[in-house]
Amino acid sequence: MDNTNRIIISRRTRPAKDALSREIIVKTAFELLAAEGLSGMSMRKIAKHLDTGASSLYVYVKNIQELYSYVVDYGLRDVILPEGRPNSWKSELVSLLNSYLNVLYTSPGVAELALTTIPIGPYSLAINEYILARLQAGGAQAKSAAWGADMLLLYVTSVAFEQSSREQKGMTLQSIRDSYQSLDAVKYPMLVRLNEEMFSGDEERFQWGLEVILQGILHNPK
Amino acid sequence: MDNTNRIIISRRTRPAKDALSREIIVKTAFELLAAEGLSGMSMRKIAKHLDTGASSLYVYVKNIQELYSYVVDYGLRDVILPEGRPNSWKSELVSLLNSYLNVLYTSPGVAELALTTIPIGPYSLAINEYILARLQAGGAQAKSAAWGADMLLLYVTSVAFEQSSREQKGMTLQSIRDSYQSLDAVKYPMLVRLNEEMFSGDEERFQWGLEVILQGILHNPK
DNA sequence: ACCTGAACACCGTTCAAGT
DNA sequence: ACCTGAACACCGTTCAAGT
Repeated sequence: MDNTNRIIISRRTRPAKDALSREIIVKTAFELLAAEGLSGMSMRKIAKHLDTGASSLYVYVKNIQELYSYVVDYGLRDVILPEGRPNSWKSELVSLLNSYLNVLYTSPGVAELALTTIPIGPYSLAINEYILARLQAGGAQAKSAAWGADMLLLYVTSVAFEQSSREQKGMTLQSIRDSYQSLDAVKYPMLVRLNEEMFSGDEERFQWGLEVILQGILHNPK
Repeated sequence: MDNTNRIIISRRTRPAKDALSREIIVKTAFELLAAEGLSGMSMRKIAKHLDTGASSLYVYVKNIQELYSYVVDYGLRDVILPEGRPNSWKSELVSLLNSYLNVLYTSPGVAELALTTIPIGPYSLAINEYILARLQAGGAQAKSAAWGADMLLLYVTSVAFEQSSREQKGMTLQSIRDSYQSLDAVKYPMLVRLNEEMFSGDEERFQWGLEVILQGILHNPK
């Protein structure tokens, strides 16, 4: 179709509204994410909630990836950083990581974004900084602290993400467990025998995982 | 628009082709995934490669989520399971996990799917089974083995995923590092001081991570 | 500077019709 | 049983036009 010289007339049906802001966009996006998951947080849906069109958002945000990174950070604003006394580094670190997990659990979807987005916002940075300081207080050397902080965050985030992606797809733990239970015991003896253990724990399992990584960090100086 | 009683006439322009198969669909999907990443693997693009329409695929696959789970498993077919001698459980386990990482590195995108898909295909099961058996050979009790296998897989998968999602978004390690380097040293002293360590290693770092988890598992019996 | 509506190039999935 | 094309209900992003 050749419409090089078609005549375009005004398509406006209402006057322009008050200016938006990045803040209000991020807040709206986060609320949609928390309420409806990642698919509820599209540019078009955010815009609709703000009573505007999707194209209006591009003044405040380069693209949806950039918006994601703002939203993750906004989602981490409630993570609690304990006071920071040097002699209780471990309990404080564990308590921070529990708070982080809690925040991700209460707004699943943030976990997914946290996993796919490089954290450069202020809240993410503060959490990272805090972990590094606690590990150093616990005696970890530079490399162990740096690599260990990464491992701890990766662990917590992926635990939260696994859970959220499971419930998002409507898979119950029981249904997955059932499919493992019905496996051929000759081909997969361990999977059948350890079926119960593989799906046990939760709270307890997460604490154990933290312990595993922390012990491992301190026993493997770098 | 009310088109309850519109007349539909034939829309066919060519005769039906030979039957597809789930195998050929999964193979084609995997090739697109390996070559172009997750966004290259849409139902429509797979169909186009098979010279048909997207709707034809739904005879062999319930929805795209189900296809994902087949594709992940297909992508894991080249992971090498070492022989399995009881006295070298650790080196064999490490070697399997390296092979797993390698496979994910050579077809990024599989890592993303592996993280978001419950693994129930034969290759995934065989890998899981193998890890459980090696951990047990190394002296881990039932719960430690079950939870530890999960941790190891989660670790390797998320390491691969982080890398693939980074390069997919065109972020170089250097650019991320630069943004950390320019942080306020008063607010984030550790992040600035440990800048080098946080982005160092790779191969070495991954091996260290495996060691951390393995040590942690054996030191935290459950 | 920023809001607006249309347009472009995509998605996954369903369904009546045809073989 | 399974292929086909159209349709539905979505996407992210760009752009000319308007204020």
